[in-house]
This record gives sequence, structure tokens and C-alpha cells, in this order.
Amino acid sequence: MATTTTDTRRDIERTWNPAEIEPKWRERWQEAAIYQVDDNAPEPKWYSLTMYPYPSGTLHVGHWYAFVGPDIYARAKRMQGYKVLFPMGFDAFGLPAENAAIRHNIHPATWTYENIEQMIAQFDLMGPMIDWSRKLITSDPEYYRWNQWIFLQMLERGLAYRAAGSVWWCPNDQTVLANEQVVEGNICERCGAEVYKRDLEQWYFRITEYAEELLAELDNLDWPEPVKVMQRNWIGRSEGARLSFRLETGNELEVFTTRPDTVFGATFMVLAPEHPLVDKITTDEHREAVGAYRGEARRKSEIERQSTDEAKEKTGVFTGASAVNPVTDERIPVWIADYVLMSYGTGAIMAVPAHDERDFAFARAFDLPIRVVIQPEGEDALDPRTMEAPYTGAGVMVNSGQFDGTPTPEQLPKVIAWLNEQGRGQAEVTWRLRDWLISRQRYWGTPFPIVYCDDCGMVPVPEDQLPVELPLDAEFTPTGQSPLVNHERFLNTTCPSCAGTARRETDTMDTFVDSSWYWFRYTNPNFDDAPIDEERTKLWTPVDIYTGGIEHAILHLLYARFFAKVLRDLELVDHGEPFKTLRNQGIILAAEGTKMSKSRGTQVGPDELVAAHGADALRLHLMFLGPWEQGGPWNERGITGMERFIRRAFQVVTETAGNRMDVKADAADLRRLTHKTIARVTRDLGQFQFNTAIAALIEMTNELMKLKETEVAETTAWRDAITALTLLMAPLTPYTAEEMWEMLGNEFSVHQQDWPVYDESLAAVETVEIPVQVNGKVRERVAVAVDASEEDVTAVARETGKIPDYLQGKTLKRTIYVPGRLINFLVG
RNA sequence: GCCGGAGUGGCGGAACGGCAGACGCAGCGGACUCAAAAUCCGCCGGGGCAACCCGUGGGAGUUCGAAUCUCCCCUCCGGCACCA
Repeated sequence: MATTTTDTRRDIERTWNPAEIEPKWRERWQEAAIYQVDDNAPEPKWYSLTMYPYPSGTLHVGHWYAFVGPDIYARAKRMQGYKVLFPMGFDAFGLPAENAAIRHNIHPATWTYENIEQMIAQFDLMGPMIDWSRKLITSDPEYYRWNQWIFLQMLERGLAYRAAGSVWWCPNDQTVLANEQVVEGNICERCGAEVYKRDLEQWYFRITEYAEELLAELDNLDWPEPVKVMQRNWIGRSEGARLSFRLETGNELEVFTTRPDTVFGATFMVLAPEHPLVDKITTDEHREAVGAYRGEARRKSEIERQSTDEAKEKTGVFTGASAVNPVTDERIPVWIADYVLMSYGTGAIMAVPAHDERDFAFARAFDLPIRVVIQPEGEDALDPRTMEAPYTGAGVMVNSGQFDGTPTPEQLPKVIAWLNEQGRGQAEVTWRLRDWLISRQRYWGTPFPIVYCDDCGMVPVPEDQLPVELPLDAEFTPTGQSPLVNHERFLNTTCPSCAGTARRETDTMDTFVDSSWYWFRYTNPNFDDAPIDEERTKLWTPVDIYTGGIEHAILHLLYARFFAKVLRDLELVDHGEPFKTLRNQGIILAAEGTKMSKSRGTQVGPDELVAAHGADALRLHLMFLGPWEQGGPWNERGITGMERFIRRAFQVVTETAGNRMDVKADAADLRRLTHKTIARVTRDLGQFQFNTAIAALIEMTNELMKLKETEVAETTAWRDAITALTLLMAPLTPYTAEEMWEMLGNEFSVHQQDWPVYDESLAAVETVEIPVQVNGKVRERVAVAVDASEEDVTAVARETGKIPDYLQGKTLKRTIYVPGRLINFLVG
């Protein structure tokens, strides 16, 4: 043992001081470029991707939470023998930059690029193993030119098109939105304003072309179930039939129904107010009322058509027209009502009030006939006059001609087959998914590579003239038109085809286009010949694990899957599913349990916390808060505990780093602890269970603290233990572990070392303490060999402590012995 | 309404159907100190002097044994919502 004086000096030298070691190693890592991954390294590849941030200016602790987890995982993976691609970039186009720019009277580009600089510095504080040599910024012309290029390929294949239609408009952001960006029926996902529908001509991507594949392949993805469910619902596949009804005016009216078995009960029809047939079929007598209702519906849609509470209140008017039910030959009235949506199915329905909630409410409101055609088995016959609710369950068909008595929906295919024979309908699948509206009437985005020529019409800009650069000197205050409309030099151009005068398309692309393929670009972000370097992409993709917030469950993740399939069909990549495995981190809320918000001042920044406790302590604190996939409210209190742990681990390693190793002492327990900890940490990190991995390391450290003054601290087992501890801590506390590694006298860098190997034989225990139960209640504990026989354990357990008292005077009916776990005596 | 997910000490949380509460925070007691901080040691679900009893949102069930599996109910969070 050292003397008191040297002890004191050593303590001063070896006190953990993050303010000193963190900047030191940060610089060293940068110099040595240890985080740059070599494409040609011999190890197997691992692509760990985490969703890139929006360059809002600052990273708060919620961002750290999202990035630290994957960083730990990627670091562990690297030590476990993979070459790991862990890149980062910035989702730099979009409305927030523009809005902030307007507010602060600064150019969006200036705002964005300054923010990116700041954020990179903050990232570096965290000590991540990001390979910045692959950084990409989507607002760089070198990046967005490839958005334009991909767009042109899609245009050529009919996957991009321009069409007029009813689209969502955000009056606050002054732009159209994709369906996916409208939440809660009519709220702008970005700004929370109420949106409404306008008829505009816009650009679309034909994502519906891939609906079937997008749905089917979900089954094969290792994704969180909620995300898969959300995508399934969003794509919304419905099986049914398309039926044709003849109108008395001679027109055919097509409807889609999931219940063709109820067609005998169709007692009226309803068209969406916007249905093109409405004008043709409305009789003069009803023209005025129909016109008024259509106007009303239109106005309502502009305010709050799909509002939830009033939704059940059914409104509508009769058109005066009649249709013929194709199976009963009855004349049935044709109405219009806004509960039928033009955007789904055919925009028209056959109404079966006895067996559909909405049709039932409508029939009751307007006193329309109700006919029961499905009868639940074993119940009283349904009576249309007294029914209080429609019957939507299974049953047998009644009042249905030759189908009477047919069980349904089991026999639904039979009904469809018959309708088909009659030439009245056929099976059909309808999707809820709509094409992706990609134009935006805003400035800070990718310009469309399209010009409109007076003579040639719409002309794509040839590939060799890309990028169509976004002019930086535009007046970008939103007006409801793209700001580029007023930029003469951008707007006026010549036709690539005839060289005559032409105007450029002035809308810009939805920012989600940028993020729909960015992970491919990381594999070679400077590649100049194509968006994707095929060779490098083949090497790295598909992404092995993708992490990010669940808020992207539909938007980004659906678009990204769509793009991967398009790029596959363009033969640029060899797979259609980009992300094999997905994990969602939980959200770190403000202390009050509400969402962290910059404007409300509830954001907690990492900088002061790093200054006070060190980045490693903050990393651990965030990861120790709870399961990573759960999140929770921010709470600063526990960070001292992580600081204590790091200090103790640091102390135990550095104080004993110079110990002799030749003492012969029984170190089996120590080895067991080491290997048990290796097993636990390895398993937990691999499952994103950082909290329990940290707990295992704390337990090991606490045990080492107890042992460090004993003779086991002077064995090779001790040396192995503190070496393993350092390596296991490396992904979690990269700075401290690096310092400890150096103190142990090893070569730089700990992050380039191999992961400690778990040896099961060393972790195995020979004896265990198992509970002795009587009738399922624990009464004693007894130490036995792990593999002891039931006879031996029974013999010992029966005599232990109070057990004889419990067995006294009772009959032993049964003994349950689970080796290594417990023994249970059942007595009576 | 429909579809997901979750309810465990004062707090965050842990627990292959097998000792509920690992680990940490906070708290309490002690050591060190002139003192405080830091650090170290001990205690820490509730009731009871104790033996022991109760305890994982509530109720039933399966099982030798349930926080864990099944059913019903309650509460909270998230998604969708007139989608025919």
C-alpha cells in the first residue's frame, strides 16, 4: 500500500475532470480521424442510420437523447468487428427556415448555414462517432440537383405528373400540403392552422402505383408494430366490389362497396356533392336546392367540413333522379350528401340503411325506406320500423331472392361471382392512399426542372442543364404564389426545345422529397455522375438499423419506402425496402410533461449541463432515465448519480492501473463478475436497453470499489476486470473511457479496440441460493449446487430453518424443484 | 367509435411464468470536518414488538407458483376517424 502523502498526490492527479479530458480527446479524435469509415476495410459492413435533424439552430437534450442511443449502439457495433457507417446531415430546406428568416429579416440560406455550423459544434460536444466527411446538406445545389434528376426520371415514366384537383391549402403557410401533412382532419401538421380545400393544378408523385407493394412488404419488416399499423391504416386497403346502377336518365352510376351482399337492401343512392354526374341528373324542380346544397357543402369544406362532432349530423338533398337497383329492379331515389367523399371510391354509394351506420342515420333523418337483408342467426327478426341501430355483423341473407338463407360474409365471393355473371359488377380493391402532392408555393425548396413554352407547352429541363438553381436574391415573403413568380431572371427563360420564350415552373418541391433518398447519398455524398454511386450503395445499403421519432411513422417512412422502390425500378439500387430494422426513441418532454418548445422557453440545452457535469455524465443520465424507446419528462436530478458512477469507475481503474498482478488469490468471483457484466452489457446494448446496461456497469464498479484494497486487486483477474470495464464503458462514456484506457498504459484509441469476449465457463456459478417455498410462499433460502439433484436439495431444504415447523404434522403431497431456481413443498 | 401502447415504492425505473422493487435519485442515521460541500458506511414499499400479514390500476380465472398468461372493467398516452 502506498503512503498517505503519495496517495494524496495521486488523487489530485487522477481525479476525473471532464472539463479537461473532453476537449483534449475531442481534438485528438479529430486529428486522428478515427471516426472516418473506410469503404474498403475488410470487416463486414453495418449501416447505422439515424434521422437527420432540421437545422433549427440548437440541439436540445431531446436531440441528444435521440442521437446518443444510436451512437452508443454504433460504437459497440464497431468494437464488435464491423465497419460501421454512422453519418449525419441536415434536412435543410423547408418552411421553418423561411418563417424564421422572415421573422428575423435574414436570408433563409444564411440562417440555415449558420445554424448548421452551430449544430455541428454541439454535436461534437456530445462526442459522437459521426463521420463528418460524409456530411450532406439538402439545400446544397449538389444535393438538390439530384432531386430534380430523379423527378425527371419519374416524369418520363409517368410516376410524376401534373393534375388539377381538390387540394389542401394552409392559409398560414400560404401553400398546398400533402394529405399526409394534414392531421386531425383539417389541421396543418407544421403550423397548426386550419386548412381547407382548393381546386388547383399541382405536381404529384404516383405513390398509389406502389400501394400493393407498400402494404404487403410491411409484414417482412422488423419495425415497431405501431408504425406498421399506422402505415397499414394509411394505405387502407379495402376489398369489395364495384357495382353499376342504371339511372333513369340513362347514365350508369358506379359505386364501390365492401358489402355487395347487401345490395338487395340498397334503397337509395348518394353522390358526393362534387360528383360530375350531379349536374346531368338533377331535375329542374330540384336544381335550385341542389345548387344551394353544393354551394353550402363547398363553403363548409372551406371552413370545417370534416369536423368531428357535427360529422354525425347528416345533411343532403334529393336530386329528383332515380336509379334502378340492379338486383331488385326497384326504382330508388338518388340524393347528394357531404358524407360521401369525392376522394374515396367512386364518389358515390349505394345506401343500405339497415346495415350501415351512416346510411341508417341518413335514412332516419330523411325518412327513407329501410330494408333488412341480413338477419343475425338465432335472434328475433329485425324490424326496420323499430330498429335503433343498423345491423353490421354477420348473418344470413334474407329478402334477397335466390340468396335467401346464404350465410354472409362467408359466401360473399358467391354473390360477387353472380353479380359478375349478370354484368352488374366485379370484385375490386380500393385504397385510401392518395398520390403524393409535392408542389409547394414557397421559396426555400428544390425548384422543379420544368419550363412552360408558349409553343411547346410543358418541357422538362434536360439533365445536362441541372441543377436549376434556386436564386438567392429572391423576395421570399409568402403571398400565396411562389415567391419565384416575381423573380424575373429566374422566371423568364428560353425553351430547351425550341429556344423560344418560356417561363419556369415557380413552385418548389416538398421537403420530404429531400429526405426520401438521402441515406443512399451518404455512401458517396460527392458523387458527380448520378444521385447514387451504385457500387458504394451496393456495399452499404440497405440500412441495417434506422432510428428516429415515431412522428415520421407515415410521412417520411412511407415516402422513403416509395422512393426506394422507384429507384429500384430505375435500376439504381437492388432492393426496394430501405430500412430492414427500425427503432423509435421516446420523446423527451419538458419537466412539466409537455412538449419541449423553443417559443415557450421549455427547451433544455445541453451546453450548461456539459459545462457542469461533462458530456459523458449527460450521455449516461439521458440513457439512464428509462428505456430508450419510452422517453419521458426531462429531469436533471439524477445526473449527479451518473457523475458519481463515472468518478468511481475512473478512480478504481486509475488507482489500480499500476498494481502488481502476481498475487495468488482466489479470483473466481471477480472473473465471474467480469464475464457476467460483459454478457449483460453486450446483450442490453444490442437491444437498445441502455438503462440496464448502465446498471450492470454500476454494479460491477461498486463491487470493484469494495475489492480494490484486497489482494484480488493484485491479480491478473483484476487487470482483466478493469480492462473490460473500460472497454464496456467506451460506447457509453467515450471521453472517460479513452482517458482510462490511456491510464492503463494502452495505445490510442480505446474506440479502435475489440469488444471484450464473454466466456460462459468463467461466468458460470457453481452454487446458487434458491428460495425454499411451502405452498408457494417463500419461507427460507438455501445454498445448493446449481446442478444438485432433487433428492439432495429436498433433503437439505427440509431441514433448513423454519421449514421443519412448516412441514410438521402435514402430508407432503408434492415437491416442485426447478434446478438453480427454487424448491416448493406442497403440503396439506 | 375503431386500432395500437402503457399502468410497479416519495421519484425514474428493474424483473427467461419462479426471492417483486435490480440500478439510480431523493430521504433518514452515522463517519470525516471548526463547519459546510464532497466522499465513505448503514437504513430506506406498507402494517406489526415479533412470528407474520398485506402489496405490481380494479375484479375474476389458468397454474404448485402470475407484475408477467386468459377474460371483464377503469385510467392515461398515441394514431385514425362519415373511407362506403
